[in-house]
Amino acid sequence: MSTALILFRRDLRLAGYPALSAACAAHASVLPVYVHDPDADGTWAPGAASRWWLHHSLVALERQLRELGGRLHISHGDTTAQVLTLARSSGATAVYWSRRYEPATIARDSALKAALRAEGLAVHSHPGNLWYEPWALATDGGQPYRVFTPFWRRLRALPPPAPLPPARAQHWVARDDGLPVSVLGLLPRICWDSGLAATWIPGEAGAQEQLAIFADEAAKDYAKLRDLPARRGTSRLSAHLHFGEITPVQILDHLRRRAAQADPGLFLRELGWREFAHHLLYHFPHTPQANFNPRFDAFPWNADAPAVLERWQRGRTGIPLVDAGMREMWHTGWMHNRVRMVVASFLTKNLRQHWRHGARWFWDTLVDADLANNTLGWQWVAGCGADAAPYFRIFNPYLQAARFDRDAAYIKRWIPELAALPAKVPHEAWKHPAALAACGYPTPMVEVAASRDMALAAWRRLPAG
DNA sequence: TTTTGAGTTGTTCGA
DNA sequence: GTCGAACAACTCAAA
Repeated sequence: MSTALILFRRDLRLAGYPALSAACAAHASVLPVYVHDPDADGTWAPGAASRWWLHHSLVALERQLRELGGRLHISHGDTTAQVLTLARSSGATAVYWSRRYEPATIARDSALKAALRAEGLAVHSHPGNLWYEPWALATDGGQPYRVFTPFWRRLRALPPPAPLPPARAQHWVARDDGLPVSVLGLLPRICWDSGLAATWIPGEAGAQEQLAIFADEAAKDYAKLRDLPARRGTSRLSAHLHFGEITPVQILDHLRRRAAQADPGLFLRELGWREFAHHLLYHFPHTPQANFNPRFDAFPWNADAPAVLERWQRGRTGIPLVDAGMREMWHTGWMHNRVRMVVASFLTKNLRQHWRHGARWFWDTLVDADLANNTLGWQWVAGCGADAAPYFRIFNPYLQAARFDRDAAYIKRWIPELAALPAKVPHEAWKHPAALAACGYPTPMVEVAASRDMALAAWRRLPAG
């Protein structure tokens, strides 16, 4: 009766988990393991919001396994040392996991694989939470795609992988020498997480529920509603996807089986962007730090200005849509995608602060912080990324608000001091400094039109690529 | 090898 | 008020 370890990393689910299914098929006994090893993530250890989510997702997974008669074995420390110890003491002959694609994790996993094999253990790494492995898609020239549209055409032409049912082990090994989740110290010491708790249900069940809600309600009006930050028009699945509580393959399958609805193509495209981001990170592992387009290495960013950055971070810029977004993120760990583009454009173009400052703040405050998505998104807005927006596409935060938050419902939800004003005032904040000051709201920290022109001028000074 | 068509999400200006 | 053009060239992907 052979025993296998199954590692849970960003695969906090039981259904549609190829490595788990393989372990259960090949071994009579399966020991589910979570090793908490934030050092392995290098400079990209999870931020506070992400840790909050992780805590609750682990609790949810623990409960699921307990209901099946198993137990999630939790330990803390160096992954290789922990897994080796556990494999020896449980008599396991094999270790299973699913792949991750961040540079630091790839390095850690190859070391782990070598160490385990040196001990005579069989190691099986399986595809992770993507449609296709990053090396499975290439241009005709054999190069990774750098432009989204051809990438997307190719991806859609491939048959989607079939989803797997929930795995059932013949016997779940239930050891009693693991740590309780609470010992990992993932929850904040001071209680700032009530907004998160009121907004999210981490875990596989929460993910499935969110998907069902989206497929039933929002998906058919997705094209119309997805741009309106005051509405629940987007899937809100990003954090569930990041932690592997649900996978693109499962979402695809669910939407296909509800095909009576409007064409989900526009939403699937968003999953395509997630896929593109992960493939790019795999092929260009330097991009979390460095410009994808080296021409931008010479871009004249403004000098780092902590006070300026802090006003942006705290939602005190005086530009209502920007502040609403930053406060939504601070409060709920999430921000509507259109508003993400607006606040990012404002930081990198109007304030001309380096995109890395924004990427780092998002990393620390988003529950869905994901190295691939975060890197692509920030470089795309900043203009230096793969298939990026042309630099001259600079979002005007007032115009965006008037267009997508016409009645200012979103702005007023997150900036309650403006709730009594007519929508025209926040949408033309530069015209109403006195009315805004009377509400205790700051005057715009920059003039949008002038700072836009300065950003364009800075960009024109860049030497040709 | 060379050529050709195309490229997430915007804004502003002038007719 | 509405509409189309300009904003820049460049690089990518595929024929």
